[in-house]
Amino acid sequence: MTTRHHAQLRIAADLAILTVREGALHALVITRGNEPFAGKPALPGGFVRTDEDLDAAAVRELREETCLNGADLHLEQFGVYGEPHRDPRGRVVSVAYLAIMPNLPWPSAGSDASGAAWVAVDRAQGNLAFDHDRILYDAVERARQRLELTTLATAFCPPEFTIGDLRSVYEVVWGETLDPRNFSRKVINTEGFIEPTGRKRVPATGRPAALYRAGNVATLNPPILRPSTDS
Amino acid sequence: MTTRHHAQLRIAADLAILTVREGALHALVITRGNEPFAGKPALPGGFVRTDEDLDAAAVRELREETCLNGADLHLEQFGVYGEPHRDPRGRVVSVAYLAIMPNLPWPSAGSDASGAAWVAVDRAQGNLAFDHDRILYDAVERARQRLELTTLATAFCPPEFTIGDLRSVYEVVWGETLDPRNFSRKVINTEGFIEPTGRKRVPATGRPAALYRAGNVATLNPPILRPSTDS
DNA sequence: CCAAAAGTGTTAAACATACACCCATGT
DNA sequence: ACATGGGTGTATGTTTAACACTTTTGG
Repeated sequence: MTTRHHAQLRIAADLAILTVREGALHALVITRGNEPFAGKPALPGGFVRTDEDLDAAAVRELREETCLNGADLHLEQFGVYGEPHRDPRGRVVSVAYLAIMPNLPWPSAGSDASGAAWVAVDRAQGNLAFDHDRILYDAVERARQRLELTTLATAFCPPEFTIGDLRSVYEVVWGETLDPRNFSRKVINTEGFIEPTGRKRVPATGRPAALYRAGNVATLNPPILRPSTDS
Repeated sequence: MTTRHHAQLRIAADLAILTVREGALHALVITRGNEPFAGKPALPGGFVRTDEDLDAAAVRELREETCLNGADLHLEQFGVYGEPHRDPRGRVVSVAYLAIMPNLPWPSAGSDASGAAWVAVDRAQGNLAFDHDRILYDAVERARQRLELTTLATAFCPPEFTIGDLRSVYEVVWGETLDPRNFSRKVINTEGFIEPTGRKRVPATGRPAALYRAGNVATLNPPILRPSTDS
């Protein structure tokens, strides 16, 4: 018989850390070292400490998992998951955070001792521990919507990026192709979205593209609406 | 000396129940009967029970406060509030829900034994217990955004309503006036938003208006964008 | 020169806005 | 008749979408 404690309640912060690499949306996935679900993939996260703010816990987890200071990254709470039996250890209520990163050359794919790896969202779905499939799905939906209404796309990009880079973020996250020429104009004419740096980047082949940095507004007005998905 | 338990953690579900009445956005506010904040106004809510789902707790609280079956109302989780010292009793993490109701003739304004009353959001703000001012603010912002992207406005209306009723919801929640003629057309041409019932309602004065019921789609495509708030 | 990606010009269709005007009812 | 809110028509300007075409680089 296992000793069943009296319904201990704990709060966790779980992270859906997304990035775009190799033309696909990837999530940072860890391999669990402990029971339950030892050996299974899961979203990074951990318990919120006594006297620790929820957001602070998310920042801490992000730093522990990515060795990056979460302060300059996009980090956004997007849901709570509290179904009574979602965690076999007892009652655990998870606060879910969406984090967006540019495509940094880390962690090295697959063979990392830390057990964290970028996995294409399509491939990650269906195998995750707990209810993390659901959490990841909701995170991606939230990101898709945020691209329409906010300047979130710039969070996927390095400090300097081309309009082509930015368009690629939209295309990969939405799974739609966009007209490069019209996209250019729309973005340039949306005040505060991006600012020119004056520099250019020469691609392997083709005309050099102007480089931009993220602008100073967070919400897009007007929004960048995705091509209507008339089902 | 009060006996201070070791950092007991509890989960609460708090409700921002909104409706439109008398041309203003109102929230259901209770007067607290117990410490802390006894006598102060607050949003309705309560602790989530052991083995109770978060959404179920919200539905239960809604029923307890309004005597209405929450099943047919719009009820949507919109945030978590977990700052360590937001509740003087100890660590309480609140899951916040947005509920939308039509303008029912209840509770009777002010003089209700239950201690629950509709209060104009403008008047409620600034007095609420805990961090409920913040929660209510976020709820209203969420509702404003939902009007743009979803058919939430119909949840403010009775089962049958006129386009004027619907427009009034937009005007009150957004705090903007809309052109009645253009609004009509936009709503009618948005497939799935509203369906004609064939009936009409005769107002005190003026031409009878066609009655509609809520349609079968939840997300508006294209969205109904609010007049640009070019600051 | 050619391939490739960036970016400009142009046009037609769709949409938004403003508002003149008519409609249907109670008083 | 007239006040009042419901609703249609229509002109005007803006935004979108599609795509021909030019620009700038490396091979």
